[in-house]
Amino acid sequence: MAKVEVFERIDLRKAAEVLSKAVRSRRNIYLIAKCDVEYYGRSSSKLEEGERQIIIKSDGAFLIHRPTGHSPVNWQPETSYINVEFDEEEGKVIIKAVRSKPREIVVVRASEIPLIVSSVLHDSGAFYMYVSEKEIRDILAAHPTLLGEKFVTIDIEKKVEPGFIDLYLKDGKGNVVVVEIKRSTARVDAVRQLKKYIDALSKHLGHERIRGIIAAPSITSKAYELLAKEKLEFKQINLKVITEYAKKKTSAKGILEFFK
Amino acid sequence: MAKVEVFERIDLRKAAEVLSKAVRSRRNIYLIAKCDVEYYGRSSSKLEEGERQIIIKSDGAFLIHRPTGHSPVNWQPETSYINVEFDEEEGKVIIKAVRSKPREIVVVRASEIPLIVSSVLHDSGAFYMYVSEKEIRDILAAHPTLLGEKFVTIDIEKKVEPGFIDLYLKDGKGNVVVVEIKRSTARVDAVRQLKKYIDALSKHLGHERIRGIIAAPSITSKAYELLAKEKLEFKQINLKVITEYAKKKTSAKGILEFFK
DNA sequence: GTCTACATGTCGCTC
DNA sequence: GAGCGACGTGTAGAC
Repeated sequence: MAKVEVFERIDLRKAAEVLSKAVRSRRNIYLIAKCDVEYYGRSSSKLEEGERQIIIKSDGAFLIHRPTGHSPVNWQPETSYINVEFDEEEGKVIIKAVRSKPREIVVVRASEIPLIVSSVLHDSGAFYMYVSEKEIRDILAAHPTLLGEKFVTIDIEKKVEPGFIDLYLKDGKGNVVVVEIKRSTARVDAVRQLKKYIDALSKHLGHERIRGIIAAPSITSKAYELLAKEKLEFKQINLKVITEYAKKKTSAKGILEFFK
Repeated sequence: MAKVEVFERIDLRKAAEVLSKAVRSRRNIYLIAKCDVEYYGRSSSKLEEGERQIIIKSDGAFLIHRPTGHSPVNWQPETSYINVEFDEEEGKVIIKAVRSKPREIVVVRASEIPLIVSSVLHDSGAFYMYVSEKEIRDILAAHPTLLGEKFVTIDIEKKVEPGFIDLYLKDGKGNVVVVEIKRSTARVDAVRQLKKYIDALSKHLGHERIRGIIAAPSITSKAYELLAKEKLEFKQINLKVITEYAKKKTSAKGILEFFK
């Protein structure tokens, strides 16, 4: 069970003590603070006073969230140290989160801290991400017929001049097939990417016919127009089907990892 | 003053009520929950049970944070709706955060909720993001009239005995001008720094008049006092204007790179 | 609404 | 450590 300590309506001097101790003992900290924030580093910023939520994680990750918006207004991905102290002159709690590389610092000056939550959280639960582009690629490589033809896989992540071809196949007639995979709706940049690989490859292969395929769950109309113009093809892939294969593969992978 | 309500050690049925009400009334919510999480959308993921921190913001932003790491393990940048209910069968609190475009859903199933914080936060503080001091210096060097007079740039980062002068200008009357740039509020040490450069420079230039300027978005009263005493000047720079020039510079650079 | 380029991007890989 | 590409990238601006 999570150990949770709550500090409400404590004075700022005490708040600085509590925070300092919690940081040193690597607790997970959540606080509500009326504060201003300054950031110096690769860029710099100044946030004027207001009420915010601040999270300091056990590994030093530091996040300042405004009442709206998905992303933190200021943050520090990893900190070399976090210092908390009560500034007698200003009568404020100063939190400094310093990162050494790149050299960056976030300074919070809090005039009110109505709440501090200090907790020890136990979290060993595994996180599985399904059907990443890489997984789709591996599954299509193992089962190229999922693309709707009697394809045979020749190579994965084949290096060509400008980058890597996701899948390099041959079709039933022996034609070379270049496949560009997108996990979500394919856009014009995906088509350009595919074209780029084919152009590069054609320099090596000469007059051999090269088919180009975008494999994605869907494609934008603009992208399809360009695709048709370039005489390239679109093969729709079913993510649910892929996910099924992914799950099978995940369990298999788990077993492999167990034995290695 | 922020309105903060804390709910500790309440049973799950009550927790669902509290959360549901807090979501409807658009509070800022922080909770600690032992939960598992599933995500379906552009990709899909499964996070097995563990103790996490969850933030639900007043605009529907939804974040699930593990005890370590800068980025949330699951999230929803904006939600079309968030539903909280107590599942009688499982005896768990189910939180569903749904986003319509792209169609995505995050489902949290909580078996323990040791803490809920519901708050109303007032935050109207402006957020300023500005360029690095180096960029400000380069822009002011290219456009010295931004300092409000017919200045002409003579040198950048001019070496003098104790260090480097940010900007070395001449004014309309041919006077030498030393500029010390600060990207945020100039303090007394900035004035001392400027004075130091001028003193060093005056040894070389003799009796020639040397003007000293602090160029910063703002200056502390203490610093301004010292500045006046030393007969130095403060020129306020507008970071928004500088930022605009920074953007133009970026595009210009892009063109240069194209031609090189 | 879609496309495009930028970000204190971050993250994870190879070299 | 630097370089490069992917990301459930998010975000802002142009068309």
